[in-house]
Amino acid sequence: MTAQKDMPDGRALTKNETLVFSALEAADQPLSAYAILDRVRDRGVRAPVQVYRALDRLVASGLAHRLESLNAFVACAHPHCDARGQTAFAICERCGKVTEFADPALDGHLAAWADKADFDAHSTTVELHGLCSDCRAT
Amino acid sequence: MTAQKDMPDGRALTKNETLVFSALEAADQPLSAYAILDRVRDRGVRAPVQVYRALDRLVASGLAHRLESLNAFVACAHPHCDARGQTAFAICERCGKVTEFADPALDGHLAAWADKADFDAHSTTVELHGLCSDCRAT
DNA sequence: TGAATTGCGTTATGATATAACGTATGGTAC
DNA sequence: GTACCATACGTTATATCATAACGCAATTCA
Ligand SMILES: [Zn+2]
Ligand SMILES: [Zn+2]
Ligand SMILES: [Zn+2]
Ligand SMILES: [Zn+2]
Repeated sequence: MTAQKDMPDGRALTKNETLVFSALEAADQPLSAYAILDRVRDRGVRAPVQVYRALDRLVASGLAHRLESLNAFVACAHPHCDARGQTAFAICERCGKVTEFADPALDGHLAAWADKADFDAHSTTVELHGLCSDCRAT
Repeated sequence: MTAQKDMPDGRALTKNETLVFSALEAADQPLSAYAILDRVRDRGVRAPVQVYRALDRLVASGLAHRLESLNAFVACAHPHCDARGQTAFAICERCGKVTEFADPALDGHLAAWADKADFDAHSTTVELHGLCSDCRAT
């Protein structure tokens, strides 16, 4: 009995949102929209646009994140993030594993720069590419 | 008489590299590869792949940068960056203007996180979206 | 009940990026 | 000089990522 997942505003996930989110949760790597589609086709989702619509809502709610440098998506690793992009990602170039992390000091630095430059930041993208701990070792 | 541009290793830009780089320099916004193609077609560049090949080399050398969150490219705003992605970008959602900045403290924080997580970072992407100083005012 | 809202399904298309192949050119070994 | 190599270029085709435009179904609420 998996717990019923809800959006942060309390409403339950729709059918397509549930299918897409489950696919992301089950994956050990980021998935492209089309890779998600492959995994939910047999549950009745036929077209890319249905996946993208579900992803739009999941990302907006913070239940999933888009990795801009991969054009791919991951389930949020935390109870829930908001959608402001305050989390950063470390992406392994070898095994594909993604580590999501929040670093308040980092946010502080970005906020300080924005303040000094009179830039009103709405969202931030921080993505590191490299080798994860496991892959460095080998 | 514009100065002849060179790669950081000293060699001169090739014909296609020059055309693509000039298009980026002339633009006041990031350009997609296809937008670049539109601007160099009349100089003999016919196909997307020619633009992508020139971009690959310009980005690898640090003369241009790829904005992951836009799938677009800009000329480097500095004398020259290396290709390690140590610069960050503030992107205005209203006017499209991009400000490239380097913040050693930011790099320091990312390096510290990577060290702690035993992650070997090869490159970093940092992109802020929001409103530039001019666009906030209006 | 009937209008508004939201999600779904279908078809078609647009936008971004690369594969696979051959040709041209300039440098270097002999 | 010529055989060889490495690098850039050109052409065609194709792969991958994302959205437009339309109508239908279910829910909410006046
Ligand atoms: Zn998250
Ligand atoms: Zn790894
Ligand atoms: Zn730069
Ligand atoms: Zn602006």
